[in-house]
Amino acid sequence: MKYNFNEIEAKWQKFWAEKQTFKAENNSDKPKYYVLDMFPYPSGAGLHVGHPLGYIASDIYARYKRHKGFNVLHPQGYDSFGLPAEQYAIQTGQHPAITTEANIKTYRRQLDQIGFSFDWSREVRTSDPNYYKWTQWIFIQLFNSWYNYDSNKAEAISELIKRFSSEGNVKINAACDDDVIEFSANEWNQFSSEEQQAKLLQYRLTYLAEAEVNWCPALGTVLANDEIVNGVSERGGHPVVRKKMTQWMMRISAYAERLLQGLETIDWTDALKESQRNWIGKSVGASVTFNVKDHDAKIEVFTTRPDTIFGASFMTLAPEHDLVAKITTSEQKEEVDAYIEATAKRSERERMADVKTISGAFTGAYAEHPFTKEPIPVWIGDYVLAGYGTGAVMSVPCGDQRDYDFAKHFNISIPNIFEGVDISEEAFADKEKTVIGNSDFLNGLNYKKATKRAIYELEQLGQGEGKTNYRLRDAVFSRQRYWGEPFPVYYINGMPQMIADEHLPLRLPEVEKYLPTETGEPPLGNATVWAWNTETNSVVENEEIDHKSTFPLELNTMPGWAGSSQYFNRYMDPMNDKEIFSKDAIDYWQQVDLYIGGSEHATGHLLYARFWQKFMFDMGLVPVDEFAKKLINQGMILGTSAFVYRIEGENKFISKNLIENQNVQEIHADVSFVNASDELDIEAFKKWRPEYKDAEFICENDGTYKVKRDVEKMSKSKYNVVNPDAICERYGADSLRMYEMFLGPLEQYKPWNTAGITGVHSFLKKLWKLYFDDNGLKVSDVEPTKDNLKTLHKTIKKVEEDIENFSFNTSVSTFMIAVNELTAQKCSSKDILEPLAVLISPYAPHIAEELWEALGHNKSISTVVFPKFDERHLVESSKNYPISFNGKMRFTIELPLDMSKEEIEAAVLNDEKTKEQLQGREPKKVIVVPGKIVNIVG
RNA sequence: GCUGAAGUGGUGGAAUUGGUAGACACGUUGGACUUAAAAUCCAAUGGGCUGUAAGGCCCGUGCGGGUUCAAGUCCCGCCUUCAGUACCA
Repeated sequence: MKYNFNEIEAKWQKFWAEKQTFKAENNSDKPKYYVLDMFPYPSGAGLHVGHPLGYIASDIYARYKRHKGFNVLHPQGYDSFGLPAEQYAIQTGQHPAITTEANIKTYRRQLDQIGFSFDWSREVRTSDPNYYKWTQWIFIQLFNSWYNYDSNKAEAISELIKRFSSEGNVKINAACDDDVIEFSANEWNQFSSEEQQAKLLQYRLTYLAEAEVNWCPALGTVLANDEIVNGVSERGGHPVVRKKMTQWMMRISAYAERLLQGLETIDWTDALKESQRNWIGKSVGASVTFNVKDHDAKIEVFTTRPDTIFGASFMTLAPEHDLVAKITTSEQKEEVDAYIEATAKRSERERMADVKTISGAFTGAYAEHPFTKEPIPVWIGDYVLAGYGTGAVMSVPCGDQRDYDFAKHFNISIPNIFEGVDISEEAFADKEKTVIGNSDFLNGLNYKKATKRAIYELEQLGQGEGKTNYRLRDAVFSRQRYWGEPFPVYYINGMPQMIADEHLPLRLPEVEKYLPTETGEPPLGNATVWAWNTETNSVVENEEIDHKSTFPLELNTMPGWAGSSQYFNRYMDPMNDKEIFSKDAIDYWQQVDLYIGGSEHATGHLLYARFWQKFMFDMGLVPVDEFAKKLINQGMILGTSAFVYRIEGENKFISKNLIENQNVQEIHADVSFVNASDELDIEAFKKWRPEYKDAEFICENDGTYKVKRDVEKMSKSKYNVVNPDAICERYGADSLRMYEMFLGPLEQYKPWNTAGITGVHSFLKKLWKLYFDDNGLKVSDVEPTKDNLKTLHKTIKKVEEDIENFSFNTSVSTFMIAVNELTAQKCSSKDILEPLAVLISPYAPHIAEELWEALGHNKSISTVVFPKFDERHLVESSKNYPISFNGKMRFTIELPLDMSKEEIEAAVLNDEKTKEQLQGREPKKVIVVPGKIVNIVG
């Protein structure tokens, strides 16, 4: 019997689908385990071999956990809102829902073909109104909440209103806008409804703000910081400019400290935690207020080094700082204005790229040192960023290299306030070695003590306090797009109102054009009617708008990360249309036990999702405040691109090794035209594009045209994409699965090389031959031999360890060794081959099912208990001890296992081989490392 | 610059966590089968030296030191690559 993988795989995929083999129940006597993949965006290009890597790993783990007796939740869905479908709609007029649906079909077919054990009955799609209803619902909950720093959690806005009307806002310790104005209870009660709403907006966890945002004119939308790479948009590479717009914001900064602390409690990689820490950017220090001489203005700065305050010899404000215009003297006005204009002209990108040029201008104003009362000149400089801290710094040139460079450049004095440190060449910034001098009451103190004392003294003066600053900014939540979740928001007199829960979802309207309107409004402005009737509680259906009860709806939509910030919980109870999920479901599944996905989401999705989870924890909706206990970042499978060389200006291509000093242009050739020896199929290449039809080829001496190979990201535009469909067709899904694991460690980036797949493919054929010969099944009831048992148990041990450690690559090797050994042992024992099929089933589930069925079982192998490792089968009666002389390995001798150290020593010295080596010399010392090695020192 | 990860044959990568480096696979070479190809099977395959042969010896895990009977693995100092991040006060 032949290993007919195409037939076998189709058969079992059908079986699993029909029998719903992998459907998870929300209650079970078994312990639960939740394995999650980052759900894909269904792009038009379909899957390439790089995409399923993480899914295969998680599938192996999920299947393994089922074998280990767990009730496993392993769902899959689609992050189906997104820009590409919308871009396509703009170009073709095709509704994004239609292209999305078609793409999902392709994805599903491709995923099914690989044999994943997903519970498809729980599928979610972010663009499905039954799903985004709950995304909108969470938005409303955020709107109805504020963050109380005293209780350190989100609380209902109704409580805040109560407190405002009884005590005003003075005592409220909340996460709120910077420009909140104090009011009393009396004042609050006298505010108009609109005024009250405006005040409340400054406290809500999602709020409207006039924010400076990253505007991408080409895409017609706002981008988040993590959607911009090197000053251009991540998608499409279009330029991005700063622009002020009214936007919905998420007050994620309220959770900065908890997001930071929470990292300690979760099993994520250090690299990923580190990048979240950097993103949150906590710095501990002090805020210090400097009075401006002969002026009533005060300059507030943030510093991490209050201990160096006596070293401050000037101050620097960001050119955009509000005080600049107020304090600049008339003599300096011209210079300052010129400088501000010059910096404003420079783009953000230029400013970042050009960090070496020192520039600035003196305002003519002087601040007063809080302790010495000495005048300190106030400068402006573009090395101070308006967006961080207060946009102003106290410059301590002896302790900060940037201040030092600035001072040197403008000839400002550099007082030394460190004991025993030379600052003639550069600033001294080593906190640990700091001893303060020339600093009045701080003299002789180290960094820690001086910092504490300085803050204390500043507090006494009322000119400062200890403060912690975070880099994490509130996230812009509005996108000027069509293909996203509509906000459940309408406006009365410019004030946002939430649509009541029971009227959700607010569905996306039909529009004629997917571009922004001519008046510059988002695409939803193109809907014939987009307004809310507060009497019927529905979207207005005809154009006759009654202005008493109909109100304009929000035109923006939500960003891509909205839908992905709650999907992992929704999988627990995806059909529920009464609640986001039932309490029973969330209490049972708790949180994701294992999450596998790419590291590119480190500061986007993975941070926002943690934020929403913490918020939902505060609301009492979820039992744990971290959504994923363990997270693994799978690496990327890269493509091996092929390049041909065209001679500049001619339609002639020259082979790789023949190029000498000619000017050539590298052109991507489709990798399917190139064989394993890097030779180009010239005819196929000529047919590829009309312009190559008559091209000439200058070949090597052997008549072949050689291409250059290079490893790059797999992408359609690089013509290096390998399609999993073709691999499954030719080698089968089990080969694909095993090969992807075999390529290397899961976390690593590695190039795809189709040639290597024959290794695992022939392994599967060998495995098959262990069970079948030309006459059919050859498995029998014979007693297994000692060797058979040893091979089996060695394999059980290794494979189990490998899966627990996520080193799937090495267990593929282990299987290969096992099959080779069993083949050599001519093993046909059922007692060996039955457990072997179970061992391999997480990796190659189709062939395992087929073998299992052939062995006479009528149930799926997927829930059969994982074979138990029995150490007795590995124990031997004797052991080879390596013997070394002076650390150099010489030979081994065989000794019984149960000898003591002394007995081993005696036995080694009596051994013939040892005597031969010693040649009559007396050994100085014999070292026995139990179970490992014997060393003789001569 | 900072943070994180990593440097092992022609290639992808193993190495029981300090114990005979290079498992397993690809590729290459030779052979068997075949009219031929594919498929399959067998053998060799880190470098160098030596022996008619079985074999023996030396060098080898980015570089330089160190600890140890013993180092790919631990310590110190460098170099290189990849990724993230950056005038963050």
